[in-house]
Amino acid sequence: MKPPEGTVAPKKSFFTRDTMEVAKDLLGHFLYVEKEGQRLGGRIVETEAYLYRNDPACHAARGLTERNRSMFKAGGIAYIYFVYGAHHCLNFVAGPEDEGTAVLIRAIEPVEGIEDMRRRRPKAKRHEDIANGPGKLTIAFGLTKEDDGTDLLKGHIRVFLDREMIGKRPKIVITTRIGINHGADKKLRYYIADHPCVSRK
DNA sequence: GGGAAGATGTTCT
DNA sequence: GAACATCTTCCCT
Repeated sequence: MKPPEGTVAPKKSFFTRDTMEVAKDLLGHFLYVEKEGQRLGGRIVETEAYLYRNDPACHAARGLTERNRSMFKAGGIAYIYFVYGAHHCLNFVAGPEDEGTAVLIRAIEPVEGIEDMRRRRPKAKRHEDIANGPGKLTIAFGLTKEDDGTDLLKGHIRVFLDREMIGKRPKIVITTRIGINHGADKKLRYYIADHPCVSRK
């Protein structure tokens, strides 16, 4: 996939850094998915960090299992899992190999292939409701656990950096994570201040 | 506009 | 058998 105009592809070293830094640095940049010749794209506006140490909410906290296998690979691949019998969630694995740490992508502002996303998300009345939640965005982008383990530098799921945003982060709000019971006091959720596509204030 | 609860199936104890 | 990184609907204010 060629980077869209005005963007550049990050190197692998972008993902193998500290998870919290990756989670913050992703804000304002783009997620692209190419399937069946269709290209879908959106700006990442909300993320959460799941750490490899002292974080009971992280799927990797209890060791390697069949489901979380991808998390233990080196940063730069997708970890996609199924929850609540109904939804998939997209993560980017971060850090070096065997740490089991990742960034959950919680919300996106659609920018390309919007009609295609709307077809999959008929319930979304407003533009900002198309992908303003982790389950919603995987529906909009057509991602399932079949896509788990995809290489973010070579595969059909990509990250592209907005040239104008490199080195200057947007204004970021930091809060506790959403929808978890263990480790709920940790402030590891990040979103772009005042952005309409954020899942919750 | 917001809280409560049901749906759903996979994973792990 | 319980828990679960959620979404939607329904009912209340």
